[in-house]
Amino acid sequence: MEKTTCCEPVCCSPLSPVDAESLAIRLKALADPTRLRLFSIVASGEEQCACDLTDPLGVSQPTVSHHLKTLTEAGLLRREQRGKWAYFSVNKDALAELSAVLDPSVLSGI
Amino acid sequence: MEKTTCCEPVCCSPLSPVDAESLAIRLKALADPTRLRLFSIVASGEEQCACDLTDPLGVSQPTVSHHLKTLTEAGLLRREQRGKWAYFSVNKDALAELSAVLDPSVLSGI
DNA sequence: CTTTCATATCGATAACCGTCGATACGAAAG
DNA sequence: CTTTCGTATCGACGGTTATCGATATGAAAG
Repeated sequence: MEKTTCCEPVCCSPLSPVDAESLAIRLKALADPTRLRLFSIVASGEEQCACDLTDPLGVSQPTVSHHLKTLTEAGLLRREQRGKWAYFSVNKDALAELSAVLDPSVLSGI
Repeated sequence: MEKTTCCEPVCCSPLSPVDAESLAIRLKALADPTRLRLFSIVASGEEQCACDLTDPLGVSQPTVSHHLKTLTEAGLLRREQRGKWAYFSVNKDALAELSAVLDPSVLSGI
């Protein structure tokens, strides 16, 4: 049976080195100002073409492509190719999982 | 009136460069395997003495001290000195804020 | 005062990362 | 086939960072 989350909430018990490594990869993917803006732009719409993401960010096309790859490999974005265009959308499950892992409401006294 | 969160959820609207920068600082503080394990150890107890954190992590004392400083400066940990010992505890509000910013449940269709 | 011990800081090193221009790839259009 | 255009990859450069040993700081103990 599949696990529905990557690991226990960070508040419950010490993370194993393996869980910490995989969680860090996903957090690292978001822990950059340019990638955060890129991600939030994609998340704000239904689906975004890569061609529309260079201008609002003010970085070069290779840089956008690089960041999109990082976010996609971390599982936070989904990529779909249509013709010569690449469309990206948010993987809500992965984001919800990340949010849940950080949720401190499981701690006593909150 | 004070804002209760640093910024809008990443799913709602494009982050401003300033908001992205400040959010990235806090995410970056957690986006390291060693710091994640360190943080989860502190979060698992009521309060942790720095002297008890070196052994379970398997890194040197200066490295632990460095990571504790990073997490504290990001607002995720609180530090209290008692005698020659330093005690650390989780700032639940900061963690809850981080969790809320990533929460995708505001998106339609979830 | 001197010693001991917990913690922080310093300086160095190696690895990692964000960014770019140049270029390759691949699909549609002419 | 050739051109055009969107995207990905490459190679390089500069800045950041995780880690360590050595050392400084500062507080309690002797």
